[in-house]
Amino acid sequence: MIYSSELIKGTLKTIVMKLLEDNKRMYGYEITQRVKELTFDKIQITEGALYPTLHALEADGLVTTELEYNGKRARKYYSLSKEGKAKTKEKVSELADFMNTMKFLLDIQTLPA
Amino acid sequence: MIYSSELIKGTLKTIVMKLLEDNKRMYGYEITQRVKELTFDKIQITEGALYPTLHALEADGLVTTELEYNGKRARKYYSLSKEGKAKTKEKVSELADFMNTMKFLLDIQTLPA
DNA sequence: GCAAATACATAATATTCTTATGTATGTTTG
DNA sequence: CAAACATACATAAGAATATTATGTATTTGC
Repeated sequence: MIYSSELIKGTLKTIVMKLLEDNKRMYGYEITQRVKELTFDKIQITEGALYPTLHALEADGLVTTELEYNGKRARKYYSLSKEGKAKTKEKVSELADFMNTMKFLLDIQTLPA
Repeated sequence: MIYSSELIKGTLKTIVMKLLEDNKRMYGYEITQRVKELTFDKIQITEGALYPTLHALEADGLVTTELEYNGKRARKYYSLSKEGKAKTKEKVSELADFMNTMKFLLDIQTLPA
């Protein structure tokens, strides 16, 4: 089962930022694979969604980038800026709050923490 | 605090359907007020978002409508069709699953059920 | 050596929301 | 009693963000 794409909308940026918070630095393709792995294939981030998102984070000064070569193969590593770290905490906290509200609204049982 | 609008994206349809499941029939304006009330003003559905959503549900055969007059004031009541009821269960269940995945992915603590 | 995986990127399109606008009725309050 | 506010519907222009398709190039596995 893969979640219908509309559910991902609005959470992609937060997912990416949280991964960067946990892993210090990651490159794009790595992010898609990590999310796939961590969600048992239920969330599959497409490249057409990810790269524009990463570029937007960079344009907003929330991440910095370093281009590195592994042989001839280029990898663009992303790291949270100071501002990005603060923003990540905000975003994750807002999402947690939102999820509690949705639980209440939809009378949903989630797994215990 | 009002949630940044991007969070609502993708969940609006499910929220509306769940409310209709719980309340048998509701009209548009009532839905906006009920959501506002149930979420302590944190989620405010705009009319520009709600009405197109309701029309889409109707076009998909998931709801039926009845136009009623309260004096000269028209109200359009929405009810889930049989197909809509089944779809609502699917949607709510998928969202619950998604929220568990997000909890895990973001290492979020939600309130106990 | 060919297919699949890795790794980046962008463009056209679709979806779905915000913001703005429009119409009209009913209620409250100074 | 007029004005402001609330109720109630609706649509259109624009913004944001995803999908799908496409492109380029390198590396790995069989």
